[in-house]
Amino acid sequence: MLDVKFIRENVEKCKTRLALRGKSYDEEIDAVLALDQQRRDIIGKVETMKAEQNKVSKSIPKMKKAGEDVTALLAEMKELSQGVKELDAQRTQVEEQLHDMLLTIPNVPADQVPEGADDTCNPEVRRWSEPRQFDFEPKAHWDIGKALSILDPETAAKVTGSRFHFYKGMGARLERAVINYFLNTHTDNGYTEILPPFIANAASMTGTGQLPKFAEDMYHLENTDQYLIPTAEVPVTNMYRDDIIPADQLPIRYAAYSACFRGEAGAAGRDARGLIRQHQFNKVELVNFTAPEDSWNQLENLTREAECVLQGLGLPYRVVMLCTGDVGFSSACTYDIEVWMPSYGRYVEISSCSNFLDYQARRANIRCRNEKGKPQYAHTLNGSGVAVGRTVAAILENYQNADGSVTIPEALRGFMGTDVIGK
RNA sequence: GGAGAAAUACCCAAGUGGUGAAGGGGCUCCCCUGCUAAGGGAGUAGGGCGCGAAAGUGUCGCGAGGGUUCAAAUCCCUCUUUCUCCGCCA
Repeated sequence: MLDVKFIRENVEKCKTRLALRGKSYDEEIDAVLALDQQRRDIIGKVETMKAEQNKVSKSIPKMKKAGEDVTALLAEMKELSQGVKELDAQRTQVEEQLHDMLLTIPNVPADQVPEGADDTCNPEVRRWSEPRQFDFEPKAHWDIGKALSILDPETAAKVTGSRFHFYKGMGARLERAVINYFLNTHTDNGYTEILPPFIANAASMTGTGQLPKFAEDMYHLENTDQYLIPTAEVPVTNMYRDDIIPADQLPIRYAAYSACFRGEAGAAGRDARGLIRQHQFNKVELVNFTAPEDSWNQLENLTREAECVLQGLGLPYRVVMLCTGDVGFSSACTYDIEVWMPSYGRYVEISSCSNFLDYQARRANIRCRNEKGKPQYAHTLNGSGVAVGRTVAAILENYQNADGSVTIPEALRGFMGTDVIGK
């Protein structure tokens, strides 16, 4: 969430930049300012009363010992105590309202984020390699998967429901090979591997921004305050919730494999076939914790490191910067990496690399220390490194052969034990 | 899942309603001792929030959240985590 002090000191900037997300937040900002003023007024009053209370409380045992009559004083104190209680209750209420209001306000897009209404306005930053020219009619990965008997959505529909897959034989192995290749590459680049829980509680979901606004996208476990994670970002970022990270540990760079679970509410009909949009998918996520002054630099590193695994697999991609209308709720700035998908005839998102600045850190209370040893909010970043199912789809499509077989990218052959998937 | 016990600072730990939350270890600094060991002395509760230009000052912090009381580490309730035992399980 945003810092109330920052909002107070940058009212106009907050309003104008937030409005570029496609919806005005003027009302929310004004409500925050009013609640903040109320809160500070109450605190001023109640703390003066508490100081009086403390002073008198200390003198009561002395007076008793001296044999003085304290009944009148006690009655007076009872009244004071009542007043304190009322103001404390008011304060709690105002602070809750303020907090809830702040949680509904998204991050302010960073200055370099271009204005734009939606994803058609995202400027391309760079491109790597060229889409392959096929001398035959290329098939979509769902057709390849079916022909090779390595992907089976029909059985998954019976066993579970729509938007699930069984992977079989070399298909399952390919998914596993990609996970291993990603993790090995990132750990070689200095990341620490994490295997997190795939379930997280409501406090964690709130810390990273999934709650309260996006509850309908998640799988809630009945009769608990726990949810299936939509990304490893949630458990990994929350590892440091309510912590102060020692300065010499920064930057912390974690690479975490997890299954991800998403309700995909509102996605009916989109990407209905294949591996692109599933309720459960695998992803390797990169999560960075940095000192505030280092986060922009780390965003560039993080993006390059995510790109690096696509280069290793020889998959053509491009990088775009999300415009103000498309950048995610908690993010100040996001690069999307899009891989070439022949069946779509265009680039398809396979990774999203974001700098949240202190937005998540404030929500989750993640701090570090500055040079003077004073605690301050850390900056958090994360990026897919990268989505595994979409990578498998891209490999099947980009590496398919005229005879229906699929060549295995060189980087995966050690994991696959073969250089081709055929019939 | 059931029963019991516990949670106080970097660590150990005292504290069953009342003026600044004991004590010890460790750590830092100083003294003494040609080095070392031993000894002596001093310091060692962080963090949030409010007011203030600042110095400062107030307030809240004894696992978390409520409650009782003029006053709570202490009494009551709920929750979390850890340990022991039992059950179940990979």
